Amino acid sequence: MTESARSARDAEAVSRFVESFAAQLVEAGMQRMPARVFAALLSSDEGAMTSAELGEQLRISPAAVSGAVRYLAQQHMVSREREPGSRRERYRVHSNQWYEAVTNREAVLKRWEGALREGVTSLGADTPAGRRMAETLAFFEFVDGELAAMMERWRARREQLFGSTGSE
Amino acid sequence: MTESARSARDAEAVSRFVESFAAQLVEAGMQRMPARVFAALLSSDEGAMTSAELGEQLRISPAAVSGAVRYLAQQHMVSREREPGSRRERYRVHSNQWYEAVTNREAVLKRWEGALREGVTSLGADTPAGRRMAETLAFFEFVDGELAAMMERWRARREQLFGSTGSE
DNA sequence: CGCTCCTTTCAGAAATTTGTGAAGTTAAGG
DNA sequence: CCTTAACTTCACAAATTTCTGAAAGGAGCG
Repeated sequence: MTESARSARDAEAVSRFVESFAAQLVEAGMQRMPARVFAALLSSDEGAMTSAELGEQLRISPAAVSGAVRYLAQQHMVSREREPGSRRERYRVHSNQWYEAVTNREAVLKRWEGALREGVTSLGADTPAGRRMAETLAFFEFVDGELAAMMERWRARREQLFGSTGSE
Repeated sequence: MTESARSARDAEAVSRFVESFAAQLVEAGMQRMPARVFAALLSSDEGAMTSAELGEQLRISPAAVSGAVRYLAQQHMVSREREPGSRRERYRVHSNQWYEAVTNREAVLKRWEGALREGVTSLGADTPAGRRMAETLAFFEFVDGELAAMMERWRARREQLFGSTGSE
């Protein structure tokens, strides 16, 4: 193994990981470009890349990067940084922040709950269908509360495992 | 309100619920037809419908019903029943079983964990990127265990709220 | 101010996904 | 066995989504 092969990141190994992890995310329902961009950021040593770097690694246009990053930022999975004294932007995964975002399906759950509540009243709370929906609703309300508690426990465990870096 | 309007299920109210709940599921990443079929089953008094009933309510072809049901069955969100002495099939939501299936992302999590594990070794456990992935991996392993415990607590709570029907 | 570098927006081409009709398959019931 | 009722598969048309190149926008720097 040559000096450069030891010190440089093996671009091909990185790319293999990026594409295979992205494929898993896609299979779980994520759009392709956001998934690839996210995987690339996750596997970068900095945890951050510029638009140009992303475009080069993934072989996609600046427009595609822009769209993917907008989506990821809306989901709070990455944040945007401005390099001081430059119009270049960097996109960053905050290593703990991102799965907090993934886990925080609060908005989704609330909408489901809303639809179910309407279903219960419009079909009648005393009908079999109404009762089934009421039970489903109770389940989601339960999950709501449990998720928050679970993330609290994770933070404690994380500190125990890796030591706290607070905001990293 | 006429007699028939009081006793018959209000087809339009049912349809409104079905389409709005399905829309939420679609927004969360589910395919359209499976989402609509699932919502229709959920809002039926029996908790079960035949292929023909589904086709009529949703205005879709038998082929579309077939595809949607196959998907839902694979996900263990519905089960198929054979009406004795008939070649007609009924598709049923087991009201507690289905969200156990939704919550059971074990297969998905395991695949994510596999990809991450490979990433850690191929990028090097001693690199910043490797450490980030190792932490993410630890998070998913943690979630794995938590979900099982959460569902256990739900079963207890469910019984407390609704009384046990065992297998319904 | 104006130049230049970077990002975003937009219209359209290309690829993918979706749902249908029609043919094919299976099994109940005479 | 043969008929017939039901579900499934398949090829294709339509609709939708995705990604790009090109043009527009905006922020730093001289």
